[in-house]
Amino acid sequence: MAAPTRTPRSMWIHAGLRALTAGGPDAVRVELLAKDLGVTRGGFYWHFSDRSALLEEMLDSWERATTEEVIERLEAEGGDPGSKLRRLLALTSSRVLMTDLAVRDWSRRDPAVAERLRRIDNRRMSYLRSLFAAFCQDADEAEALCMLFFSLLIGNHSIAAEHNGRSRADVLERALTRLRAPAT
Amino acid sequence: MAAPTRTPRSMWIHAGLRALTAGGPDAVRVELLAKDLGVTRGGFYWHFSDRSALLEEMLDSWERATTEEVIERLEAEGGDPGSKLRRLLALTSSRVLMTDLAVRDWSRRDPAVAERLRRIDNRRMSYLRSLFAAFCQDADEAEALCMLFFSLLIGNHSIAAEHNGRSRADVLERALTRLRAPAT
Amino acid sequence: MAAPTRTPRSMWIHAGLRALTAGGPDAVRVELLAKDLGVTRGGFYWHFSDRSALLEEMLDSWERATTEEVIERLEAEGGDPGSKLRRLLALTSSRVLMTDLAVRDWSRRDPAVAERLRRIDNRRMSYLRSLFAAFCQDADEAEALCMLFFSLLIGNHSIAAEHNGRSRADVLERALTRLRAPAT
Amino acid sequence: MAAPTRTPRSMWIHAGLRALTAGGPDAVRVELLAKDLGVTRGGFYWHFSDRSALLEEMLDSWERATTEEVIERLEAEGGDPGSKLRRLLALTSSRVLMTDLAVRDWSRRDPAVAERLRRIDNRRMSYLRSLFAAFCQDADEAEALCMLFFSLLIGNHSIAAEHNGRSRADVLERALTRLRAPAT
DNA sequence: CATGAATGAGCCTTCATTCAT
DNA sequence: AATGAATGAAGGCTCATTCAT
Repeated sequence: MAAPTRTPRSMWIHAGLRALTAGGPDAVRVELLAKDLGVTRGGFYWHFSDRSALLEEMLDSWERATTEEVIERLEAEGGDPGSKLRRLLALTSSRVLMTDLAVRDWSRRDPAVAERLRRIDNRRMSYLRSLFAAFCQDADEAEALCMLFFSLLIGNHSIAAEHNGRSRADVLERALTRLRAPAT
Repeated sequence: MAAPTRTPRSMWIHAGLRALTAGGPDAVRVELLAKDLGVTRGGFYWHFSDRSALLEEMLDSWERATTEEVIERLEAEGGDPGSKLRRLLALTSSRVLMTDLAVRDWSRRDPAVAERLRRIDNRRMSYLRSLFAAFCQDADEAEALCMLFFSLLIGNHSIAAEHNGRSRADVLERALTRLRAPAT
Repeated sequence: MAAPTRTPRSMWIHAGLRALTAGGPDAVRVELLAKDLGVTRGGFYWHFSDRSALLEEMLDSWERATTEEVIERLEAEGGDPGSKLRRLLALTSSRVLMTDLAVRDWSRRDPAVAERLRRIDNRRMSYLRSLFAAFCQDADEAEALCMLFFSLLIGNHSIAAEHNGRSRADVLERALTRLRAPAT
Repeated sequence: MAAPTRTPRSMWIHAGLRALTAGGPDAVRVELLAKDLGVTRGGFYWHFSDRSALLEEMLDSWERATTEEVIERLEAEGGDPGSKLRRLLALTSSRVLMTDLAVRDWSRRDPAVAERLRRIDNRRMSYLRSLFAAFCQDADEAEALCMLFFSLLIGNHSIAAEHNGRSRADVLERALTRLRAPAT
């Protein structure tokens, strides 16, 4: 019977994602993660062949968590497409989306990451299409709405502007309503 | 007679912004900039006390270029608010917006940068408000439209999804039309 | 390879000698040996207190194998001194001599190894004297011949030069003949 | 006017060759050389792109020193072929030959080094041929003598045996005489 | 202004060793 | 006997920074 893993792979991966979210890929440093986990950096190499192997697994882990899991959770809670969209927008506040933005930025500098992101964004866009189909028969119009909604998801955490006394939540709510309204 | 500056401040700043755009703040390395400019590091320290001073001036430079200059250019070319919005969206393809995204990402990790971004995003949002006033009397609704438009600007360069055979430009055009249409 | 014992100890030692032959003492790494043997490092420390203990035993093992065993084998096959010398020269092609060269090199850096080598070289030289006695009455002359022959053994595997179209084997044969010829 | 190089390339190269001679290629460590030279290891990278670049230049330097220079020195001092051979044998005591042996050992583990050694050994063997031509008309016999002499050069520093009370120098002298004697 | 040279901190990786199981 | 896991000491390399010229 082997000794129980004191610091299993998953802990390194989660610490890595935390660091990625906080400081981008360059901040994912074996040394810092080790300090964060309260172990020595040498132990890292028992679990991973090298830093890039961790990065790879971080992306795998994030890819799983960010698509299937989000969609499943949303679908499990049920409701009409409108409330699903609203809940999706609210989910933005979770750590998951901050990681999402970090990966998105990373993808601008690393073709392999860009390829993963393309795959995942396509899956998400496809899910959005299925939701917007409820409000919009015209496929071209629906595509525009998906793009607007997806952009709003990202913009919400990227735009630092205030809204002349309005709360961000109110503005978002109004924007969402606008997207769900039938075109003139 | 003073010898003409072989590598003036501005060249370092521009090289720095180029590096920032391409690889984020961590990629702004004195050594690489020097190599990029074909000089040695030494000169850098004549202009700047240290790396963080460059970073600061890069932000100053970007702040000037990204608000006043963009708005002035847009206004100089004239046209109605609708065509201005369309031209603004098209401007997205320029290097300026890639830098914008890089700064936006940076702001997530650095409070000082976040503060600058807030200032600038507020100025932009204010400009957008002035444009959307033409389509929309309701201030709350206009704010939502501004947020949607601003998000679209960012989403366009952040979202990797394809559009089921449609071009991104077509989807953007349709989205813009939707935003300019009167609410039902 | 004579394997009187199949104990794991000897397997570590042989793997160590293989590594020594291939890459010198620095290449004798517990980790690599374990990988080579398909086991984990842990077992190593059951057999040996540490790396230097293995190095020590490797030398013991090599010392046994390289003197007694070589001489016994040569004597067992019989023949006159001349053919023994020729067979000794041919034996050069075996792994044994490559290990010999590795130890010889090692001895230049480690006084303890140098001391072992001195002991062994003396035993070999003594054996050579007994063979050359057949061709040469003069003890001084015989000593020179022994030195020349021993050097040839080493030079054969150390000298990288070609021979103007002649084969190395032919050159060695001629050299050996020269050594066996009576002095003028 | 630039600052004078405090630790020029050549100092690193010589320190490297010293380390190589003393401990083989693995002992050529940037850190140790820096300590040896009384500077910090960072400075090394001003002169060399990396450790392997140093290794390469060490070999270049050694290659120059060990062939042309040795031969030129020998020829400059003049004398008949016999005395040149004797001086060559004596030259063995210099640091140069210890480095030579280290490179020879290294060449067994590194094909690129092996290729260099082949080139150099061929040049040396060719020089030896020109000397032995004085004692020996028969080219085949001369080749054997060259091989014996070259081996003696190496064996002298590789063989640890004693000579039953005789000095190594006496044995070498006798061996050399034997090689210069006409064949029976 | 700018170069050549060097310092030192920080990070990645390897490896001997230890320890609990 | 041996494994899984971890420690800690090297050592390689990069890079911000400094300094003399």
